[in-house]
Amino acid sequence: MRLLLVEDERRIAADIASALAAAGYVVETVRDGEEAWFRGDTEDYGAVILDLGLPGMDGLAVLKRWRSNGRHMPVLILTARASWAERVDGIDAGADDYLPKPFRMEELLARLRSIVRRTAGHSSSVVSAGDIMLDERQMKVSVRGVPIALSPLEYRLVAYLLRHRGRVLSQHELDENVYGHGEDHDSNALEVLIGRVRKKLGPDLIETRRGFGYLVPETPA
Amino acid sequence: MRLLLVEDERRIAADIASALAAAGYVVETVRDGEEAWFRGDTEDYGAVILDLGLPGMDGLAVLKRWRSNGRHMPVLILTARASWAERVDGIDAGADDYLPKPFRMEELLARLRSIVRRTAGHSSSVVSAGDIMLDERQMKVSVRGVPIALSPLEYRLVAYLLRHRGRVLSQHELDENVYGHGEDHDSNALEVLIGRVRKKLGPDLIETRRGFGYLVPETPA
DNA sequence: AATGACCTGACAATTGGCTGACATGGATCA
DNA sequence: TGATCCATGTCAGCCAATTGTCAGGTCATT
Repeated sequence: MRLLLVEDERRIAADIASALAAAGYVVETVRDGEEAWFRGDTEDYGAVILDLGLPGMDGLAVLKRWRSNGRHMPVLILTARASWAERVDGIDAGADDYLPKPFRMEELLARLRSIVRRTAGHSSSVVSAGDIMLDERQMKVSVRGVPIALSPLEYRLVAYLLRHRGRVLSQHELDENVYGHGEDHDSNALEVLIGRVRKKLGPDLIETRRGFGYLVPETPA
Repeated sequence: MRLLLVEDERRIAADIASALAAAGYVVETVRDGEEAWFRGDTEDYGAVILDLGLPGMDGLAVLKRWRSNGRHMPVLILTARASWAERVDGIDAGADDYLPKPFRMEELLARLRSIVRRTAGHSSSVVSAGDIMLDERQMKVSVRGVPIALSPLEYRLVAYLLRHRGRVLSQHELDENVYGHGEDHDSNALEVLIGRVRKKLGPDLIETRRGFGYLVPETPA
């Protein structure tokens, strides 16, 4: 699972990141509010760990802005300022949980598991484009009602494409979100993957924008 | 909304109860673990506020027993003992949130709102999927009316799967909820368990989603 | 027509999951 | 105490699905 860690103190960030990595998460770290907001708004993370004491935009403001933009990923707030008023603010701003510093890494992991577990399957769950329907809860894809079996990678690709339909997605962006890493550009794995998906779901779902990337057109209601 | 408040100190209990009442909840108060367990097991509450330091049965034990009996109401744990290890235990025992004493009433209310909001839309004691019926009160499973004996672990697995049918459940999530802990990932115990359950309940109940986990499909009414 | 971007089919290495057999350890009972 | 049973974990081998790679192809743009 891919996580966004928002923490400005390098040492703390590094500690947390390595613990999370050891627990099997893919972690991206950012250090200021602006950047955090942008990432959280444009990328898909399984959860966000958000420090409140940030340079740039304040953590709570970032969170509120995500929520009002319809971004519902689970958010765990982290802060040294442990006043009760702030905890209330955090929870009412849409945080899923709240962890005062200092804390044990075990507790961070437990709470993270907990919020991820809780929010699994709260996402709006069914997306469609053209003849294709994607049910994110069941991880099922169907074409005109006929269910189609997809491999894990194929599914991740389709899910990402459909969630961001109506936008041109660069190969780099897809690489990053389908595989966990940036790109190895001496491989055409992604192109092959696209091909496989087209073979299963039909050639019309994914349009190629030569030189730019791929596009799943928005279906007019 | 009807709440169960489990707290042995009369003054604290009275304070909380009146604050909750003022906020519009209907509150029932009990003072010891045994009684708490019995009430929580037989009555339906919108949420439970559970103190851990109890005479009679320990709060955590009460919670675990509820959960293993399939009682899913949201539970907010309350305790003076604020060690991190205990918080982890509480969350892993199935608590929805955790509030260390002392706290402000506002924070209690905020957290309560939060867990109630999150768990909206759960509960009922008989679940079915396909030919399988699970009665959580009696901890009984039957296939087309024929009761099937399951071992404790098998039961926990089936109960968790059925409660969350219609969603793909990762091996990690199952590990966490069937065994009490995160995983020893060099063991295929879960796979073996799945196999055993399939042998008893038939091969069609649990679908494998290679690379993602398992799914008990929702039965269309 | 040249260029570079993209597509495709084949192939092999790897992985993930299933199964049967066995080991362990606790409970029960004579 | 010892015999036995049951629940559960471990292990090794098996099989099939998955996926990266590569070697050409095709296509749009200049």
